[in-house]
Amino acid sequence: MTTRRKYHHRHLRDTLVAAALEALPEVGAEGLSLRALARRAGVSEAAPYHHFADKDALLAALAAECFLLLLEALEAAVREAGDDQRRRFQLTGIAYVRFAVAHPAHFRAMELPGVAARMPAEVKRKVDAFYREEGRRMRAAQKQGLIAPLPFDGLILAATSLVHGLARLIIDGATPVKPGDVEHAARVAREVTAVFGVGVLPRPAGQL
Amino acid sequence: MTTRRKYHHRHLRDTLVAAALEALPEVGAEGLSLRALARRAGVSEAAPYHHFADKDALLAALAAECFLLLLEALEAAVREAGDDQRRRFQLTGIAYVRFAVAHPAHFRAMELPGVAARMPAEVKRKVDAFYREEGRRMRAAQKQGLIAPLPFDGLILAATSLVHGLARLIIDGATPVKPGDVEHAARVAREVTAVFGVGVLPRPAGQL
DNA sequence: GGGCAATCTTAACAGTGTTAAGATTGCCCC
DNA sequence: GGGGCAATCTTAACACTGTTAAGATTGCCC
Repeated sequence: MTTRRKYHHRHLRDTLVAAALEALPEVGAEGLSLRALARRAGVSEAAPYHHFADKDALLAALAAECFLLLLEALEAAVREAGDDQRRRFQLTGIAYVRFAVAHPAHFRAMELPGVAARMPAEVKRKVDAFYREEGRRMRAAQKQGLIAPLPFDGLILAATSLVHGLARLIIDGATPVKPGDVEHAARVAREVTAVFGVGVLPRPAGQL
Repeated sequence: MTTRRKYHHRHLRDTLVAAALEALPEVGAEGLSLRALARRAGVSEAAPYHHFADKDALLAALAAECFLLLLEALEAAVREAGDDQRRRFQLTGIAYVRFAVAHPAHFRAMELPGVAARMPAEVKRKVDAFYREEGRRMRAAQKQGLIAPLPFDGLILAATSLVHGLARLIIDGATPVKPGDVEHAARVAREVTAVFGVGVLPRPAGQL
């Protein structure tokens, strides 16, 4: 039985988000229920409505938390990668896939309908800051000739699409990678990003 | 009021799937309800259970229909593209993105949890046949030197990931493309697939 | 035509999101 | 410190959902 201490919980909002984050891997993003979360938090089943307008608001808060976790994973990858911008770029992509395969429910929570739209300003700021900094580095590398002189936005969008799509395909089982096999997924991600590096059109022999 | 003719409907199964296909763009994949579909079909709210074990089974049948629609779009693209395998490859990718942006609810219905697993054998066969034929052509083109001599599976997986991820990102609004703007999406898809063609690593000047 | 099995309906249960009304409590201000 | 206000939480209810069991209706085959 969930212990119900005082009439006023005082930290219900955070507790609910924490409960959602905890229950997420167990029941999946679509299996979350406001009432169940309230029970888990030791509170009446209608209590959440004093902190969230509706279920989607709670899901948005949950998704924000997931975005932060993903961002941490990417930042860790970037730190480990060092200053070689090519390596940095590839390892970020691999880390993206790793996160998705290691935490598929978290990943799915971020693509629930209408969740990306109402991302909290603070989270959006952090995410944007990361993208801006990495974008800056990529542009510099491009100027140095380390990256092909392609339209920048298209280049970034292509890279983002690649790892996002790969993550989705692996999670959905449209790939030989078994669910949860992070290391295998990482190897596949390395190969796929390498293909993206050299391109599908043939290069003259012996060149890169 | 929905007209309820006879006690036995006789084509309920197909009617339900058709109703789902029809309601899909209006209410979205997550907004579908078995009871609402039964009402729409002019039948009692428990009738669907004599044709589908549970809601997921209906959703799987719906997803199968969506796979066929997507497949038709890809086949049309392939026919229009002709025999230039590079063009064929790129246009297939663009058609994939077009379909997703034009029918986002259909696209989402295909990635509902646990739906890809129970795809009907006949649909799976058709999809596999398409992939096999296109794979064969790609291998031949690669042997001719029209496609880079990369590990084949990685190459295909990368291309699939690219267009799937791009479609997802556009639908989710993570892109300048406005929802439903198919032509804009197609232009973006052309650019992104072009990036994939030449690769992110620089090539010597004047070469392709 | 009789009987059987498929098909559909009615009725009910448990669970959900959501809202309205009232109880409880922290907290600010006099 | 005490009074009152507003935030917080509870209880109760409504409408909806997926799902199941029991019975009614009908097509169909022998």
